[in-house]
Amino acid sequence: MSAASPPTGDDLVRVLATLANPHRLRVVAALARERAYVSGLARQLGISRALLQVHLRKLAAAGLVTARMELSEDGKAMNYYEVEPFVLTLTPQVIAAAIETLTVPDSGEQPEERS
Amino acid sequence: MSAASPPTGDDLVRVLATLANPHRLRVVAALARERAYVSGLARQLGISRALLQVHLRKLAAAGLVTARMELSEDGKAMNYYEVEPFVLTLTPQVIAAAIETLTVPDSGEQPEERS
DNA sequence: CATACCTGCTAACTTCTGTTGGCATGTGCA
DNA sequence: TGCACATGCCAACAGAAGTTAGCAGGTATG
Repeated sequence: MSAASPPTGDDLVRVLATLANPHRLRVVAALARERAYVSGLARQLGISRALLQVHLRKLAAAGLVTARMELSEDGKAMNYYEVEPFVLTLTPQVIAAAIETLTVPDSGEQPEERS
Repeated sequence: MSAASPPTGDDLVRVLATLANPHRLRVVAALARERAYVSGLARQLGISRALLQVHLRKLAAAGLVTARMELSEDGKAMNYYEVEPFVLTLTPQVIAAAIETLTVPDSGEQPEERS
């Protein structure tokens, strides 16, 4: 499900917050080249599994990557991750449009009330 | 200075981190419609000046908005902000490309060393 | 049976970020 | 002179995010 058209404001924030992290960007980049399982990916990126797992979890929560459990030839459980081919275009206008679907208690931002 | 082509990885992270915030998105949205000065914008958004100033500072640091000091008719110093017409397209490939210009001490991510 | 590989979870610490409130400064007008 | 509105900065607290270390479970091989 590519996000060619930016979804709700909340989703936008979530996706941006998710991508705004060096480790997660590296993960996305790595998975963009080739899918991988957590332990292997952790080794490849030089970070701990626990840490990677947290990041993968966030990426998955934002819908940027997906996980698939598989059994290797020797019977080991491998959790393979792969990127979701998303496309997100950011411009002031796009943001302005997304704003209207932002869930935040605000006092003084009513669309029809102007100064 | 529109960022049609994603700059360094560090810049990417900075921009994403900056935009990953409801308040800042609102600010960008507001400025996209019309430029504004801090006090007025704070009133319009329903947040404190101090808070808005912090966010504006971050947005400016990321190059997403610019400030221009002006004098109103009655001699008051008004600091007007306006959006920078940026265009940022995010895809796994774009990210993969940006990764290579990421400043992070990593052990095991040398471009030429593979598994 | 020990070792090596895979998976997952949680508690706890540390660091960063957001947010508030107060203070200082300046101008114009009643 | 006192009020209103503009600017800015800084200290301090609260909460979220990143990170580590340890535990527990699984299968295959020497």
